[in-house]
Amino acid sequence: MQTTIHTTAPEQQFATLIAATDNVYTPAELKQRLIDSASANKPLRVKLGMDPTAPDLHLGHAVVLRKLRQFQDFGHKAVLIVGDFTAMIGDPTGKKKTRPVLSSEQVQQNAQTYFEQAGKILDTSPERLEIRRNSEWLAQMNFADALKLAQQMTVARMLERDTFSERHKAGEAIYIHEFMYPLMQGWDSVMVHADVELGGTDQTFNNLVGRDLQIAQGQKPQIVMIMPILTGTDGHQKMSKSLGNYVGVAEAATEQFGKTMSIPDDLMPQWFNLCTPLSADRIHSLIDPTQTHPREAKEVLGRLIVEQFHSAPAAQSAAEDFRRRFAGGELPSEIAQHVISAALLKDGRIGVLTLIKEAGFAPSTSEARRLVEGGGVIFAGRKISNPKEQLTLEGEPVLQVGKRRVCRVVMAPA
RNA sequence: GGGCGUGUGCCUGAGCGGCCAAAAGGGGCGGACUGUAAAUCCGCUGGCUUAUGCCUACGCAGGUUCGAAUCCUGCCGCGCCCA
Repeated sequence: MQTTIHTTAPEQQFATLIAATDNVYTPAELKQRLIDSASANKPLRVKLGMDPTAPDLHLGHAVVLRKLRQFQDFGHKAVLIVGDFTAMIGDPTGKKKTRPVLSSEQVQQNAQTYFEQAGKILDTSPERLEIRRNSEWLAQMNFADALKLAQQMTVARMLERDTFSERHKAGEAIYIHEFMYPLMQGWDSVMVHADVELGGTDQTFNNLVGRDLQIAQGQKPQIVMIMPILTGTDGHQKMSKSLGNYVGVAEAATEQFGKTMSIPDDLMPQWFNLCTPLSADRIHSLIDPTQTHPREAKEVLGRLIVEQFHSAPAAQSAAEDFRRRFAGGELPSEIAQHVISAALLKDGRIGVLTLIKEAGFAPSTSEARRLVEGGGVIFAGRKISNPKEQLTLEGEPVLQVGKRRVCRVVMAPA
């Protein structure tokens, strides 16, 4: 069904779409393209590439996906590119290690996970979402085709790119095939006839190459919209899975809320801007400490985030749970159970260290020992400070390790 | 292809042939204080059911030594210079 209705005026679309972007090449083109789209009643094709090596999405990915969703809501079409072919090379951006080649099944599986999670944000109806794999066209190309593509680019131009120039200056190795990456990604834009491409700041160069290639092919150059990089929960580095400073879109509500509450206050303006739909005015009053206590503001932030991936009631109860737990010092309302096999007991008792390790709260006995010695372990309401202590498991006692790790210990009948 | 240099724990970065599980900083974890914020302070930061014990670790493989992260040889990776 091709009934795409632009009920929103192009000017209004433009105002919404341009908000919270880092850069747009160029705003004037975007505006014109929106006008043209409306008058021709032809939705724009908005491209976003996905890397099938990292399927777990977090708030950082959500920033770009939310922008894509805005386009969809105005009637435009999202075109997701699964970079199954490019994944074999790996984006040179900041990566040191070469990536392992993924099997086709692996790509399929990762893409599946990605779509499940992205579906929390995107409109997944077929008329609003198109999914393509870039092996579809890239795998067909022969060496001559590749050379032809390479002729579109100069070394000087390539070295303009930050990551390349930095590495070049620093005397690090740059492999020739890495130069092909932006070209391949740009070629994707040609093949799907993208009107707009979205990306994070690290994608600026790649996406701009797409423009050049499209021009060379006689297409209208895509508008490149660059979204800011979201800072992670540590408040310093960009959010990423490998740095462990992320809030995952598939995580439990209480986790998402708790992690949000732990971010530095300074980070709130950015998160409000990039992760919530609030207006600039509203945000302003929330982050002004004379108007709103920072903790209150952060709670609003946390709830707005949780709502997007779960529900308003879930957000509500996550917030309440959090208050009870950390302001009130109570145990969480729901405690995961951990079943201990009776075989681990000796004379009806089990060593603290073993228990901590069994519960998955420490990767090794030594680590468990450190936690006990550091005073971070509470069992059945009593602090355990002797690593040799033997515990009995009567009445399903609660084990707490640090502030966040809690479980109820249940004994399985032998 | 040749010459020189370099390779240490999560990261940066010290390291005299024994006192090195390896300085220091960062990060991380735990504790105090709090708002699971910031700042500050304290402790921990390879593994092993704590053991003046054992095992694994200083790119890889050998060698010299009573003893090597430290010396030698070869290999591998990276860099620079020359061709």
